[in-house]
Amino acid sequence: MTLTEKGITHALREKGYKLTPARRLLIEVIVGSNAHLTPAELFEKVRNKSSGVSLVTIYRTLEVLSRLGFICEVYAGEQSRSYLLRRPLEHHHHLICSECGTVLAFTDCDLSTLEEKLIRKTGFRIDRHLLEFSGKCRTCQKKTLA
Amino acid sequence: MTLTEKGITHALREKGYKLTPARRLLIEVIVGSNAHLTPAELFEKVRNKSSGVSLVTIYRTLEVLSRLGFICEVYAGEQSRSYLLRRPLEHHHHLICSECGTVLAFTDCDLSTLEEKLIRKTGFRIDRHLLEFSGKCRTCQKKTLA
DNA sequence: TTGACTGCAAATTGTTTGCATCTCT
DNA sequence: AGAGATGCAAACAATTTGCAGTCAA
Repeated sequence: MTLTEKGITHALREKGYKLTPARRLLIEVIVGSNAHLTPAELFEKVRNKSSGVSLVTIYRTLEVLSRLGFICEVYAGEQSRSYLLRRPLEHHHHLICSECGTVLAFTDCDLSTLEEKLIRKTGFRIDRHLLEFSGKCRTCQKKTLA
Repeated sequence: MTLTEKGITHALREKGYKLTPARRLLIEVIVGSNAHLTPAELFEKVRNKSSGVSLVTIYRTLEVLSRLGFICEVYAGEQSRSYLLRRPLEHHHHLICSECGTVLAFTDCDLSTLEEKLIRKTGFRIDRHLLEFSGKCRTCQKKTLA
């Protein structure tokens, strides 16, 4: 299954969800952006395409997309959650530009050595980890200089 | 400066903040807990000691303590922020028990290799990273078995 | 046709602010 | 005395829910 508009809409239908205009639009926006966006921002962008969608539906659709694993949450210490297309689908982490919000994903987060050391030292059973880097992307670095 | 009750209250005064009963109580609670607690939970615990403190004051005091670097925020993908004594004061990361909320800190998060690789690959300038592990502490693992 | 989806309005929850009063220093 | 701290009530902001009408399958 690919994370294109078609791929997601198809998978949605397969799982028994209905494909409504509102959902189409939201998926279109999410697939078309490489930054993480808050529900309010997504709402705004969907509105620009068609005015007949409510913020409530954005929330409800995000819940569905999130449950199905198509999108993931970005933490970044913000006041509101923000979401992003889950690309790639596997376990991965984010590198976030604090200026434009662009997110790059990376998969090779070799934490196993550290993890083993922690387990040995603390007796914890480790289930998950959260790793994010933030800084400035190439483009935004140039902008600041100009 | 140590992160004991005395150390913090002393430092507070040095910085020109007043030492009020409400602040004393909150500091007492934070120093006395090794779990991360939300403002509401802290309020609750402070209330148990003395009923004359409002939630607003908890928020305002947390802001001060946070600004001075005595406490740090835990993410853990929750709905509300939660706070914890900053122990140690240096750059560190958290290992969080998802059951009882206990937090252990560790400092040796050697991410430099990974960081360099990412910089090289993406051209990002990396400013910060967020790293948290979560799982079950030794005590809670035992409890589940029992 | 029908259950899932939607919009609206209203309820909740978490956090912040204005203001009069009080209290550390 | 006076700046800073507090409580209360009210404002805000983000998210969720109840409900009746609508629409994709």
